[in-house]
Amino acid sequence: MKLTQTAEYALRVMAIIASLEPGKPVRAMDLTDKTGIPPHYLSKIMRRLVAAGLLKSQKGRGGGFVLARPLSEIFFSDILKAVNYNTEAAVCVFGWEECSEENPCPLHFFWRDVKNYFSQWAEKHTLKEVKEVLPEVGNPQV
Amino acid sequence: MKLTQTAEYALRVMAIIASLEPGKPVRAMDLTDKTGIPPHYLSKIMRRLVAAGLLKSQKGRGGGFVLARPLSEIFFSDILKAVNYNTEAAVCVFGWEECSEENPCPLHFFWRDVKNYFSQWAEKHTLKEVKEVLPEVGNPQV
DNA sequence: CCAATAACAGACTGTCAAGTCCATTATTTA
DNA sequence: TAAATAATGGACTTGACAGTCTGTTATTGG
Repeated sequence: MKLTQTAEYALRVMAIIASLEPGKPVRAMDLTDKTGIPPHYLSKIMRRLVAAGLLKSQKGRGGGFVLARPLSEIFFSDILKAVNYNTEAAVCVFGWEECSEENPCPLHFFWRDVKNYFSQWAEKHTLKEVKEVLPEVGNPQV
Repeated sequence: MKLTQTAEYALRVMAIIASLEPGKPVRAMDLTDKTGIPPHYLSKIMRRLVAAGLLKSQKGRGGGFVLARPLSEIFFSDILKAVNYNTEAAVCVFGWEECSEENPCPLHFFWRDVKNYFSQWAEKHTLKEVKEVLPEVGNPQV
């Protein structure tokens, strides 16, 4: 069970931003330190998150990234979609064009369950919840 | 939500074998036709499934592959492990070495749920169930 | 015993995600 | 308005997975 590296990075960085003082711009450089994501690659991911409307960016001194909307309105699925990670439950393990409840591939009913769980998971949780859990979190190791 | 291509292929091919007459060897060539997996690549995957003890192989005329043990004893997790797909719920989204209930990363409790669901799913279902569902399945399209 | 069959083995190539790098643009402050 | 700061943009490189190819080994039937 794994995400793509990029999807994982996107979740990481958004979770970190959620934990910071709201409204205060964070620099990409600082996010690199906190997440361990390679700086230039992080930069690319940030652009995608901005393009997806999840973050706003501000150039120049004192600039950085801030959330574009309230924590409660940013779902994991939004973040995954921003980096093109498919949260939809559409793809067939057998590669069938038309795989459905009526015309299921041999693994349809099994795979459907996992896919559904995943997409519902992504569409249920928001960054607000992540922030709420945070005070209980210990110090991240370097 | 996706598997690696190789993991997907492995599930496919085992599901197909489960649906065939038990004990009668299937040739890789026929499996290629039924699954759409590129022949030479399928050959590699078959070797891994044999090496993992899920299949037995027989060379020469009349040879092919047969299941090495009863359908009810082949779990999805066995198949995924055979092609090195991690079904364990150990990996941390934040890349922390020590991420646990006691020292959780910001996404630990969220990610844990999906990971657990997935590994439990893989450890719960067997090829026997796949075969039982099969009669209800319509004709696979070419 | 020879020819056909079918799995085994692994080197090689292609492709795409991941990661690097460098130049450009926008903003702020001194 | 110059210098410093920070995001933007995209070309380029790397590496791992996917896929191809060519041969070898084992088994069976005639």
